[in-house]
Amino acid sequence: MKGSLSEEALELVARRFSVLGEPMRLRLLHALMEGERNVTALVEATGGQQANVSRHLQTLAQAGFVRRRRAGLQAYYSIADPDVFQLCDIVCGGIEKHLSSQARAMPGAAEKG
Amino acid sequence: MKGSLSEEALELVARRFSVLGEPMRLRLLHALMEGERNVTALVEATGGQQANVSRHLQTLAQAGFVRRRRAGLQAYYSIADPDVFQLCDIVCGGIEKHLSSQARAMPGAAEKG
DNA sequence: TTCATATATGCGCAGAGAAGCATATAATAA
DNA sequence: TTATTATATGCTTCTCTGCGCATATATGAA
Repeated sequence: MKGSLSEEALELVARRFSVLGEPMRLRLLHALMEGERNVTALVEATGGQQANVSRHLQTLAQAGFVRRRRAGLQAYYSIADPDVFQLCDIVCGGIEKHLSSQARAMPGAAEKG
Repeated sequence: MKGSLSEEALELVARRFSVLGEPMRLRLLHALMEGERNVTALVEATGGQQANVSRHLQTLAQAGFVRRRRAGLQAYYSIADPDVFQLCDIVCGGIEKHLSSQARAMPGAAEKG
């Protein structure tokens, strides 16, 4: 973590963060917290379109966050890297801190759009 | 962490991740690991353009990752949320795991573009 | 083989955001 | 006041990526 950070490593890290930077993908990971699910189940759980869900799942799989298992007609996805939960916990905690400090900075503006 | 995740919360989390999903911003955070720096120093440390660096710093500040302090003509930035180090550590660890599993999956293809 | 179902992918459009350039603002000095 | 330095911001261009639609692929049944 210290010293020089190669450009390549930097882009890998950035890529990994930006994969997590999409609401639909977070929704998919959230749905997968309860366990392995096939695409149809994830479509229902997230309310997304099948094509979209499929593509996001591939993005997550390429980043190594989820894994894929074929079983007959279905493709079952599951969390491959439990670190995502830890990452989300940290970010959620940070949001709470951030929001509360913003609320302190501008009291009464909590219901702003 | 379980149950319903509001759309709003989801977008906040996603936004936070995607702020970290830019190489230049990671470079800035890395430069700030050693301590508070002004914009000029960060421009030199990252090799970016002044306007660009300034904008990225604002993005980081809006997300609450860094804080800004005016001192005369200079603006000094510093890490406001130490969690970013933890986040980067986790992601870096995940990359190592991911890369080594990829290396196992396709041996001899490490030098691919 | 043909048909049905589950999943993946090609394509086009539209929005987001990053970089570069010029310029505006902020703060200090003379 | 003007000049100078440090930082921020318009504005344009360009690339990336998400979505929607249609279609292709894969697996299994008949």
